[in-house]
Amino acid sequence: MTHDRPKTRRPTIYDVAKQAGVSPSLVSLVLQNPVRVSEKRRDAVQAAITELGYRPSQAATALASSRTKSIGLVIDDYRNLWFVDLLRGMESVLTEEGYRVMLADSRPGENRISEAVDGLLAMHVDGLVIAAEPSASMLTAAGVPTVVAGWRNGVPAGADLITNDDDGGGAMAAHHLLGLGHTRIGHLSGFGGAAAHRRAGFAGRLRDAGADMRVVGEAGGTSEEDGYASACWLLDHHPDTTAIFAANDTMALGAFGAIKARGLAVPSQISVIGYDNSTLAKSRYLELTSVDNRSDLVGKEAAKVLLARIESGAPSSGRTLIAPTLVVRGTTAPLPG
Amino acid sequence: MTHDRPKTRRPTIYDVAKQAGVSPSLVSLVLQNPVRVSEKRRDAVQAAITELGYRPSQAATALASSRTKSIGLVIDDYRNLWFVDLLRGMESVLTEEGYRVMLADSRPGENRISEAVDGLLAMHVDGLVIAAEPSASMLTAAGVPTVVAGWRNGVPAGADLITNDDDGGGAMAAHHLLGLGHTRIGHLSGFGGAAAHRRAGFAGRLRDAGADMRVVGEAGGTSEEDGYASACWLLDHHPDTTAIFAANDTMALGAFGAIKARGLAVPSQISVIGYDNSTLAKSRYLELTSVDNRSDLVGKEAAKVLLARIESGAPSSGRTLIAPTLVVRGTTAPLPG
DNA sequence: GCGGCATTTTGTAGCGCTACAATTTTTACG
DNA sequence: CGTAAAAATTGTAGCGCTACAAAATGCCGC
Repeated sequence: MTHDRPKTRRPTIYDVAKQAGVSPSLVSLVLQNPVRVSEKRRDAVQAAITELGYRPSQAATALASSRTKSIGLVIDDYRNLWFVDLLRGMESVLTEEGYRVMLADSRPGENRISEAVDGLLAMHVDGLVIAAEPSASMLTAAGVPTVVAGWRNGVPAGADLITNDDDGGGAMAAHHLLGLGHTRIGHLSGFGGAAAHRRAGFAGRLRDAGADMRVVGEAGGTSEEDGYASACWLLDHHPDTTAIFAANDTMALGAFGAIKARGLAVPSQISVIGYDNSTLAKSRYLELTSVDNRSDLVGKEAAKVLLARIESGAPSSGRTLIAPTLVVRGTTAPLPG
Repeated sequence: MTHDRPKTRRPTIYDVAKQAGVSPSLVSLVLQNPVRVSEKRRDAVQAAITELGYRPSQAATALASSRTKSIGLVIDDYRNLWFVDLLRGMESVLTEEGYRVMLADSRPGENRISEAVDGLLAMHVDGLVIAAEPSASMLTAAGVPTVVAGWRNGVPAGADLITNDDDGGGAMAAHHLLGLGHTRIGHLSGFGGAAAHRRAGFAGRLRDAGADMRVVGEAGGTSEEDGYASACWLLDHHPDTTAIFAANDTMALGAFGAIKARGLAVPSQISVIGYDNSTLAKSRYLELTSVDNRSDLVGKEAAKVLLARIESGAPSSGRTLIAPTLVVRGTTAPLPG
């Protein structure tokens, strides 16, 4: 109306200022800290913003303030659904403070973690949560506060560690099965830090109780297929097994396949317990007893630590373990006979 | 070495230029179009970049060039794994052209799509793929080229539509079951565009064949729980049903729960077919026959269309349907008796 | 060796925003 | 009503990069 600004250009802070009859600085101030502006001007600016459909340019803000109010989250694979709880936990803390989360996956198997981190750093994220196995090349945390979530190996120097207590979860599973009277117990494990801790916690408790434990697939993958293969081996070589602890729910699903193929009944003949308390475990069809690693709490804690380090330069807090909980459903039962 | 630059600051293009003995403009040129720079300078610049650990500032680049070489992808819920294939399909096309994908979910149930879009637009994405039910408020595509993927209702004006041929997929499922001799067939449906098209395609084919179709849950959700409830109703009110088509694999899992509870056997007494060909369908335990909607192809196509519109200002291409395929596994069998 | 042309390199002027000091307005109170 | 202090507002100078015109250099044949 005032003049012929090309229609395609998005409105800038100057357009808003002109419209509201104030200086650009004032508009900026309204955007950042409305309380410090008199009500009269604040309303005028807000009105101009809505009328023009103004949207601040993230790029310009980032450049000028060297803060983006965003946290980068690196996950290993979108298909590993545990990150969803982690993300929700983070967001529950971050949105209140006006932060947003930027997600990047590290292309499973391609070791592209550093690439994902690079991308996020290029976007000027204020902090980083790494929820994937840190690569050897990341010896030192990049220039921003960093938290490693859910993994314990290769934590870069200067990074905090907040992770599920996988030892404790393994011990819980063992405790549960022992309490039901099982003594010949199989464990479907896999390669990687989390699996190793679950295995260790599980084994420790069984050893203390003098139970007979058979571990399979310590060096293998953790997919449904791997669970199936490991369970087949287990059931064929130790047919007297009465309970199976799978390192995750997906592997437990694989175990069900092997059990079904052998005509065994769950839980009357064999008990199964998984890990992750995924939607799979919650389904009516499986009703899988599972350990819930409370990734939501890991996310919350990670966000809190990060915010503290970003906003007040708090020092690294070291390592924090989040206690898991056991969710008992229909796939575990007292020892038959 | 040359002077006392604070250690905390990340190196800029000026630092690189000084180090390499060239002008900042030349460094910028190397970054964008190395071919136009003489080999001598190019090598010098590259050396300086690696030595200083220089990483371009996305914010500054975006601001100065008003391009970010990034595409925003809005999904409805990270737990709906179909987006993973979509994403991979997009990336397979985009990475070659140097584009990256930024993901945002629209907080299921909260109708926060516009919020997600706002966030991405603030980041100056060059294009947008919306893989969620567009809200009514998004009548017109935002300032950037937009593609709606996988939904057919409420496509904003000016946006392209690239979607799975859900009608065709439904018809495929019907064709498969009819071919096996089934005539009393249940369908677990749900609210939403995709489910409606699967239902329509399925119903059309059954009607043509004169088969008896029972639809449940047209207005309900599409979770495992919903599938369970709908299947329960179906089996209790139409006990003569010999085949079930679920609108997605998760609902099929729910159906398994209901079938199991009633002591029926799959596939000898009742056939089940799902949709999505998810990891669930592929598992050994379920071996679920399922329609694969080829979301990877949708992603590829969406990326191509977007690139064409971004790079050469090509006009909107309208709508494109991607043909699904049927994957037959162990849960469908000829009509018993 | 030199004009004429193509190729390579560089200076200048922003992109849209914020930080911060400087300025103006308001408020408090003798 | 005056004046100091507090509160509100504004101007200036970048943030790190790119676009583009202008300048410098290289190359060619004669």
